[in-house]
Amino acid sequence: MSHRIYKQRLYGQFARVAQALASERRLELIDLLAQAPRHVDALAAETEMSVANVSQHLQVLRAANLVETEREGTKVTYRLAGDDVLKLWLTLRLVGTKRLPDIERIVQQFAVSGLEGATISPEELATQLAGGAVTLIDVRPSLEYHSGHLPGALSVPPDEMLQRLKALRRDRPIVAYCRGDFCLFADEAVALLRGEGVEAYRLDGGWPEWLAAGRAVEQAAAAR
Amino acid sequence: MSHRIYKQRLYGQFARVAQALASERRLELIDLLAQAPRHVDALAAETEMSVANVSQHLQVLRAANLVETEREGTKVTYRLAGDDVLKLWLTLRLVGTKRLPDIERIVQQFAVSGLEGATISPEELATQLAGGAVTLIDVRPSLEYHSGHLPGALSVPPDEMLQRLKALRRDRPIVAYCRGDFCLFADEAVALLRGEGVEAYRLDGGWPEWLAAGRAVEQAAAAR
DNA sequence: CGATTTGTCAATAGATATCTTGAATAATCG
DNA sequence: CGATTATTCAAGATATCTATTGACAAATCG
Repeated sequence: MSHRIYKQRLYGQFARVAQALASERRLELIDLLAQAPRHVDALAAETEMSVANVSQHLQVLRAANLVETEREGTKVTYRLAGDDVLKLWLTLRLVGTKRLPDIERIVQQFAVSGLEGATISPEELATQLAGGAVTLIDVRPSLEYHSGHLPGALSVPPDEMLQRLKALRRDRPIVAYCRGDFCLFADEAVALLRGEGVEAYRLDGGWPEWLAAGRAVEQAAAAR
Repeated sequence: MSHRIYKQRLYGQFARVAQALASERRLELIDLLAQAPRHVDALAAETEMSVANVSQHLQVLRAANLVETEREGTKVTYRLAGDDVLKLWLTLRLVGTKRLPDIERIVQQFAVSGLEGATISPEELATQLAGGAVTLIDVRPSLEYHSGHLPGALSVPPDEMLQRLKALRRDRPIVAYCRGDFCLFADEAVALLRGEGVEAYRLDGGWPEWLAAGRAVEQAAAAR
């Protein structure tokens, strides 16, 4: 029956995409690439994997056309192939969060405490930004900030967080954001600021969620 | 470094979801369950797999909480765990369609020809339905129709398509829908009707897409 | 050009995943 | 209660996936 063959082939193709995602390591790579394009060695350093291993995982992702490459001299930059890939990753995360109770448990275990109610929604932030009544800080490594950030955000990289936070004006609320729902950088910044009596909030979500929602950004000119 | 452990555990959990999807066979099961809940033996019959094999794949999906079960006497009904799972499957399909050229090729190869421009968008159909000016037919197996269908749709199961199409009133346009973007049933119905000079269209998408968009439906009372 | 940096490739061992087979269980029915 | 139906479980052969290692290739730089 030709219907069977048709379906088999189709599902086989869709399975290729799912298989590319079906690895802890590759999901970590995707999550990093969702923040900014990177070189292979940077990915290896961040994930504490060997360069060869990272390269192989990237080949798998590339075989499914989920990432793209570009050579610059001896270096190769990898980036997500498109918004659709980002959305797939966010959707996968959403399903995991909803379906796997272990995830909530892990988050609880590592969460920064005392931040209940200290979040602000993207909608709210967007209106606040329009009014210019808040200081917005991007608490991600500066490579990611320079690749793209929310409009008007100041860079406060995690490794210099203490000094940079001191230099901020504190006469108006500060909103921090980072890599997204499961990233702790913004929580840490908000906890530090609140500890010093500053009115501080963390953005619900982070850069990838903001980007996927199609909101305005300041972005470095991307190749392609 | 505790950040590493945190991330490792999180990505490990998300990978569980992706791994559950990473099989041609399981995707076919999910696609069937997206149409209607079913018993194990029905899934085995439709997919031409052994019951034992289907059961094992379903265990994998259940371990990731992507499907739920309910026992009714000697039979066990499997259903998708929620809308989020349906959306994940649709998003995965979207990425595949966009990223893997093979998919387009397969579709071309099996497509019913001569249907260019014979589609109608969900928005358009919704307004047409409000006006009551079209006949809407559900070209899926009757089990799926009875589990849930678009408001006002008539059932035209594929195995009785010829007779049932004859019995339709032909003084107004007929819109057919089926299992979704990659399903051919609606195309076949539209081709047959057009061949007889009837004004017929296929809905862009199908039952799962309509459902995921949150549009109105007529649905059998679901357990849970 | 030879040395260096960066990334890929190939081979391998170990771990997982898949499908088949046949047995085991759970609920029903006569 | 024994027989039947529907599903799950367990074992095993085969295939696939993963991480490591060391070799190779591509571009740059002195």
